[in-house]
Amino acid sequence: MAPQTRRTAFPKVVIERETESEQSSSSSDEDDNGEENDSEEEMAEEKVEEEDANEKEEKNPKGKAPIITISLKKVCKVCKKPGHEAGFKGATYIDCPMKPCFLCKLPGHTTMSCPHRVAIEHGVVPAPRRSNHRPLDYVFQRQIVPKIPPIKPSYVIPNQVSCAVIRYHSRRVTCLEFHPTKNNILLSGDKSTDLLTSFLDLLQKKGQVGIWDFEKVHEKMVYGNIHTCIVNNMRFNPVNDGTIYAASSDGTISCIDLETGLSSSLMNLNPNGWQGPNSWRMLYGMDMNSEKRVVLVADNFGFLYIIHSKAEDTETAILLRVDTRSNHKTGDAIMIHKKGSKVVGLHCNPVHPELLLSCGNDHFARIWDMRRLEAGSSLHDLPHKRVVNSAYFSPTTGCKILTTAQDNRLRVWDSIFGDLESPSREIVHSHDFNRHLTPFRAEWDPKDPTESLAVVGRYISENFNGAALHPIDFIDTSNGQLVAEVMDPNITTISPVNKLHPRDDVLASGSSRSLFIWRPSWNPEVDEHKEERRILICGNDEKRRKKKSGNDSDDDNDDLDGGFKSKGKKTQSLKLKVSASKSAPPGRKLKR
DNA sequence: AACATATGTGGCC
DNA sequence: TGGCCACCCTATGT
Repeated sequence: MAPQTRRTAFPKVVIERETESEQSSSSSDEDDNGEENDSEEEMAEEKVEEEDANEKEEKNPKGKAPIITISLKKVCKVCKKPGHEAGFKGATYIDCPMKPCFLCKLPGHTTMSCPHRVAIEHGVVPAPRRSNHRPLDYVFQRQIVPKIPPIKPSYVIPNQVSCAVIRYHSRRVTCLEFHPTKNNILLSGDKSTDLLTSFLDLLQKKGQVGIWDFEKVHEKMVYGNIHTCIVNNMRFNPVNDGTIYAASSDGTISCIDLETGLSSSLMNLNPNGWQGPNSWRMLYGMDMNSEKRVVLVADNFGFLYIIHSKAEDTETAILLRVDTRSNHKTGDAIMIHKKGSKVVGLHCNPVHPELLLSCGNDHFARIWDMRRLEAGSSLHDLPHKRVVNSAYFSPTTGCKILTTAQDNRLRVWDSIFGDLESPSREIVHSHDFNRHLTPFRAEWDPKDPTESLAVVGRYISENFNGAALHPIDFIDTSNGQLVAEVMDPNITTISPVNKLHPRDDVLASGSSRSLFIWRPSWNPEVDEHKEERRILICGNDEKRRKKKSGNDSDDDNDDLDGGFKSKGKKTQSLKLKVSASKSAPPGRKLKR
């Protein structure tokens, strides 16, 4: 296209096109030089980019027409270079070819052509075959391996949204926890704000705790005044399941009565309030060790705190209460990760109460002996290439370890009594860090007797019948196979937080502000009680919906349920995708 | 529909 | 150590 000219009263407009050679008119774009623009020309659409008109106008002497250059060159929004574009083409995301693969982080290819791309058996780096004959390996092979069922049962995948609370939390969900005895109760924590830039923030922003009976969708409660900051972790009190402990970035552990919402502070690491970001302590990883009657919690400076129970506490009272005299003392803290680095996860071994697993931003997961907890005394250090988001012992035997790291790899160690030099497997999986998302954490299925199945949300989307959906992946950690990827066309958001029910075939997932409960689609219980499947929209949207349609029935459930299903047939046809070979057909339910 | 914006943090120098 | 900055698949509100 030739440059278009107007009368002198108007700026001169120059339109730059991809096909044109270097333009003389553009004086300011250093970044727009035509080095690479001859590489790919097949793109159909072109981006329009406007130059800074004001600048041009100022430069031009009065009377002469200013020049506005409109560049129609394709510019990649990722690398800012012309010649190609990254971004969504329909529901498929096109990687920037100048960057390493978004999935496996290796250069030379893009996500679309990545050999690890959620293909069966891809992504797995098997452990090198070892020929050591250490006694523990021998014991492991003789005593533990024979107890593992040789034939893997079919997994039951909760793959259909059974009910949901939409816009339940005011900000993104950070953690989920099922009630230890009441099957229908789900707890959720959220963030209101992470960064404290002033004390005012501290006063205004709240971390919330939600309690939801997902069999009775309306029975829900959000307590908003417990924490002044993001709730990072929650655990039920092992001797009184009417109370929970929550660790927060406000530096406190609260003990919350679920009935009343009243809370008391177990520990406060910021007793003097906001003194600036360098001294503000935040609590992330937390776990209970009921055998030793302690709460373990770790902060953003690499330190572990152990809160002992008082001997005189009875079982009916709050079991674990910090001694106020020892409270606030950093002398009680044990440095378990690199000084100044965040400890993001703690997990007590379910079988061996003396074993503790920690993970943090120093790229390590570490195994500790509770009887000898001091800086540098870890039993094992498990190195990772990047930050470790989570590390969990396997739920039944406590023998395996599963970690999620920010290098887009899940790592599995098959036996903590075996060789821990290198992970038994590395599974490439998309769960990148993003500042707007709660970090992804792969979690074991507590019901899998083989301790193989894990659930983890996926970052990169899948083009599923034209919709870009972010599935929740079920991965067989024994071989890296993708057992199932579940998604719903109505859920277009990423679900970084997922929890499998300890007893039922139920998956809870948290995506931004909403919670979803998934059940197996073929489960007769669900199918027989279809009327119980409910989607509840909370907050503003509920009001907005009511405003919109004046003839709404009083029954919120019907209305909202209908609203969710309004995409009708699409929902049916898109319902979800489960790898056919592995999904459990009716009647082949795994016996547990 | 097109935007503005919130505001974390790992990595690197 | 501190400071700077990129950050690619956000989500929401206006």
